[in-house]
Amino acid sequence: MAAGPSQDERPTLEDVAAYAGVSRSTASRALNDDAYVSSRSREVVLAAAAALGYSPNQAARSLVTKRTGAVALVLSEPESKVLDDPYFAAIMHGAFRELTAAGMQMLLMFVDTRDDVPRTIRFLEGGHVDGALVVAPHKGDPLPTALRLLRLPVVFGGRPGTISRGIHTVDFDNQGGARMAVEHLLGIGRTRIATVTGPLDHPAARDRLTGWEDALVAAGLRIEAMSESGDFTLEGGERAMRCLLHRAPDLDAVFAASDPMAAGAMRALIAAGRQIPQDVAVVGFDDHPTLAPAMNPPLTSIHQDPREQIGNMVRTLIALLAGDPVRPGTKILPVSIARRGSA
Amino acid sequence: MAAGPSQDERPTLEDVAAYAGVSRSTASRALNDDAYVSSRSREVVLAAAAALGYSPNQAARSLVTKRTGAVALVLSEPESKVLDDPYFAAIMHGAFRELTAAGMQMLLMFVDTRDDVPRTIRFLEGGHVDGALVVAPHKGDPLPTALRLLRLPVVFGGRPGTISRGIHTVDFDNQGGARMAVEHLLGIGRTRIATVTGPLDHPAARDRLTGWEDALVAAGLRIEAMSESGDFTLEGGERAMRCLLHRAPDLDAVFAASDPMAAGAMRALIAAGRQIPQDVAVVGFDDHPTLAPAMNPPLTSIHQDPREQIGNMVRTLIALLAGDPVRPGTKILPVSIARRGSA
DNA sequence: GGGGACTCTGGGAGCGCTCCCAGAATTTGT
DNA sequence: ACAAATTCTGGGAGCGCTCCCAGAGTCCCC
Repeated sequence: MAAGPSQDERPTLEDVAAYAGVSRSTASRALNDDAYVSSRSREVVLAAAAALGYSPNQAARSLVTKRTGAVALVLSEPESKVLDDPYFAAIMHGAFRELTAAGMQMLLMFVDTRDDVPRTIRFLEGGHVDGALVVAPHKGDPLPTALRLLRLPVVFGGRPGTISRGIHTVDFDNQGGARMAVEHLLGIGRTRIATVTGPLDHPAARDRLTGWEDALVAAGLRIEAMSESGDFTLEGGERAMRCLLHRAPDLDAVFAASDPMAAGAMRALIAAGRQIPQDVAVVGFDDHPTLAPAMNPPLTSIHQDPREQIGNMVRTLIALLAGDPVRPGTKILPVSIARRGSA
Repeated sequence: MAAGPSQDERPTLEDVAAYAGVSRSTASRALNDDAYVSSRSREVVLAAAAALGYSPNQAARSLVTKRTGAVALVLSEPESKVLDDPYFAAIMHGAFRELTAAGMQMLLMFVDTRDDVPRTIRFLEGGHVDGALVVAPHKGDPLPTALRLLRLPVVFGGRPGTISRGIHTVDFDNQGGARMAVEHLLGIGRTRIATVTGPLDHPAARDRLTGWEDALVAAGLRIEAMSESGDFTLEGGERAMRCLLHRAPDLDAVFAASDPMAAGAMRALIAAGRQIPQDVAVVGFDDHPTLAPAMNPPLTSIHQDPREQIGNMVRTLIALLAGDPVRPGTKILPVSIARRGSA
């Protein structure tokens, strides 16, 4: 009751080697399809591994390779945001798919408040993961700065508001998207186009405001008193829309920098007796997959593909991990417009 | 240039011990606050660890303890579902919080199609995690059956349609919630209450249908020709509602087994010229945080708290991991009704 | 005061793997 | 034909940690 791969224990490399009649070294080489293994040995080892149901012990492997085979996906946004916005679900899902295809595991971490930062940093520098994907840091988020000090490969999603030199970033063309929204509204004959902005400490919100401004200025139209800040929420959008209606009762279109804010704006417009889109046309941003089509009328919105973003991020990180020299910088992804009934 | 914790490398336990002037064993004991360490040694070791910025090598630790300190969260639902439904985001977030508090890491895995099952099983039995939380398996999902063969502690969220003997499950009171919805509609004087069901291979959808039936039968009201299957989507709900209006034009209320279906139903009702809630009252299920309040009128819906569910699941898993004898079975969590304008 | 308990410590072994190195087997070149 | 390269193999070391064990020190109670 002593020899052989015992019944209850998981077989080790040594067991596989013994079963195959080769040494541990040869078995290891065969399994990692390293150079210098005879095809006969390789075959016999692979057969042994299959017969015993062998799967390598990841802990033992990392101990010597100093690689964990895992990557952290860090979502740095307040809880409410992460929960409501399907963007994050799409990011998680896409990251999982891409990482799995590359044979890596995905560890998920949320950073809701500043209090979570030290713990996250400690974990990240604890050597549990080979690299990190960090999504949506807003201005003043201490995470990017702290991460720069770590010697851990990191790729950011969404331009961090703070320093951005020497870091890898994949972002959407927020400014271009906002311009696209305004140009669409101009195209359907609107000339008094207001905007409900996101919180302006958020780089994306800022860029969307800039895009709106640029397009209106280029068209020679008025921007004064035509913008009001929401906070990316329905209630914020509703409140902002009421302000705008008060300040500019003659407005004939509104660009909301997020879909929930667009929904709030629509509510305020209906309450004020305006018809959508006849009296006031509405365009949102993000193309919220559940919300935008469910609105009445369905919401026209700027569409961005989170999968493309996370795919780019993962590929960049994997290149970094492989030691390929990747030039730091920001990659900007294009957006499109999803036309529905509201504009 | 040889001795001491070298500048670039991460310090090891040996380094900490040397710095503190104790043995590796004592350092280990102090750090794991094990029994039998003098308070002086503990202090000096902790100080050394802090000074050197020591953090233990998880791989080395797992190698000997045969524990990884990580748990897999497995979401077994088709991609579209996971992406649109904030329920899953809440589950992930809640799981992360609870696991972090227990000092564990969370590995996230998605199982979209049957093809993903073997890979998932292989991973789970590969010893990468200490246990698994598996959410929302539907009837015929091969995952639960396959997992039973593994000697890996698993806790399910949402009753799997297949065998449920000997497994740990935490579910919501779907039947009770549906009953609650119907009773609310009865309470506001409705008597011809239709339902739009989810796909009936889904245990939750089935339970919600049963609850609706029970409540109507108990009230002595008609159920014939008053139910129609959607598929948990907006379009399905819209189509089902049109059928119901055709079959039972005199209906005065509808209970939809999900919020997107409720949104679809509302669209069909408005298209048919019915006023909500005057002509037809609408109740949804899930209390979708973005969708329900954004509807016009805002949607009354059955509320369930995903955090409570995942919290229960994590606590059960941790007890299992600790070797506490937990009786297998299903824990049913209560739901409530969120009253808004639609009913 | 002496024996039996506790409290604390350090060294050794070993978890399962990969890498290095020396040597055996095989091929190639002249 | 023999030397030199090349292919392949097995053993040893060691990654950083925890656990076991033996032993030293300390306390207490009869």
